[in-house]
Amino acid sequence: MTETRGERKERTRRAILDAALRLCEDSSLVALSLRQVAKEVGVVPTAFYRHFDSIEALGLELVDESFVSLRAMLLDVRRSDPAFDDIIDSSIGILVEHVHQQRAHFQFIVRERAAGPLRVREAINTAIEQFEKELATDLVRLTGTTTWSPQDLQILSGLIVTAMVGLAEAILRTPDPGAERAIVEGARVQLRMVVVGALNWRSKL
Amino acid sequence: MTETRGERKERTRRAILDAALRLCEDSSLVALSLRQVAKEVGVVPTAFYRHFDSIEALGLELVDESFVSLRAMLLDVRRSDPAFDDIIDSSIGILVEHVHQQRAHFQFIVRERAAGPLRVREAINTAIEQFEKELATDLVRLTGTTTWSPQDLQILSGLIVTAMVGLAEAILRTPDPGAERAIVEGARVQLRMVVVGALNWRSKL
DNA sequence: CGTTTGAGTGTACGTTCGTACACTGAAAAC
DNA sequence: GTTTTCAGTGTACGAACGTACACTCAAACG
Repeated sequence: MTETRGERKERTRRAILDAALRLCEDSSLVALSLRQVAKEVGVVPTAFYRHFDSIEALGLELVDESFVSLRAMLLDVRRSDPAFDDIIDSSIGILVEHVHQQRAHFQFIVRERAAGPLRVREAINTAIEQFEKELATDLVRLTGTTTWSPQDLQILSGLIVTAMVGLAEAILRTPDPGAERAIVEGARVQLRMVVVGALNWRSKL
Repeated sequence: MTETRGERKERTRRAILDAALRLCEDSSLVALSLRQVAKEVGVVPTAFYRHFDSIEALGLELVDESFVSLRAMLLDVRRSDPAFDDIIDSSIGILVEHVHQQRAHFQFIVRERAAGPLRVREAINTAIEQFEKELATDLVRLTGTTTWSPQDLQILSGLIVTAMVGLAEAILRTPDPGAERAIVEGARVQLRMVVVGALNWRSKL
């Protein structure tokens, strides 16, 4: 049992982050108290300050952490890169899988994006915008289209991200696996509709 | 100064609803205390119970109220019903106008849908589903399409609603009018892309 | 006109909150 | 081996919380 000082601190820090993520699962960061977190971790309230200045600061950390998950997902999507016409199915499959595996993180992002402390909301929306931009470049790489204006690509990317965030939200609020399957199937169709629209689109240049 | 007993009660009730809507504008229902509301109204805390059993019950009332606004918007959209090809522009224009006029209501719905008390979240999502169904019947009336399966219509409707909710969210978080104009323009393009996709869609029957 | 009703008051309670302050004790630094 | 550092402790505080209970007093009622 040799544990360095830094290791022990890191362990407590992790415990605080995990406890916070768990505790705000059925409310929100703005309704989460420092004392609840401390009690859940099994530590005295004032010890919280050794790790974070405030609940909001803790929230920003959770945002970063959550988007590391998301970035891992995007890597999975890019890595798959299979035949052209079932890229929709595989991408949605990967998203669904990640939502289940990182359920707490996704729920956190979706909830705090709308209801969190100002800084947290801003951080989340900035990250999502970044996502949209990355997807836009992926789209041009994927389709090699030259008839699309950069603006339209960005707009299409936004539409897709919105639909996928909507899918994640729907999954998170649907406990029944059967109903979830229907929702996922619907999202697949939605994406195909969007793709049909995109294929028949001509940007005004 | 003749004010019946019921009128006075209704006035206080309204004051409570308005105060709650105002107070949770930068947090959430789950972080709103009965005492804050009472203080804002200028009434003693226990008086709250004369009107609502709990903050959650008050929230359900606010949901109903907000969706009355939304329904009025849908009526506006249906009433316009102009030439076929700028129905997108007019609908989005109406949405944008309503978001500004009923800013607090829209903000409330968007926030509490993700972060409110369970019952409130359920009420909001049920209402939005209802919305999707109504839009689906409007779509069939509008296009007279017979080559679409009911499921695909519902799915398309869901996509449009998701995009419009996304637009409302984006407007609500964008203070700068110039940036807002760009966002609205993007939403118009998104909707047109979706329509292009829909026009080229054939349901599998 | 006397009685009832009920919106709003006022006090009082136990709990939880954030945070200030002085502390301990083992790992880290010297 | 002595000193320093610092994650975590323990106590203590004023403020805010939900809610119980007894109340007032004007409108509504019979």
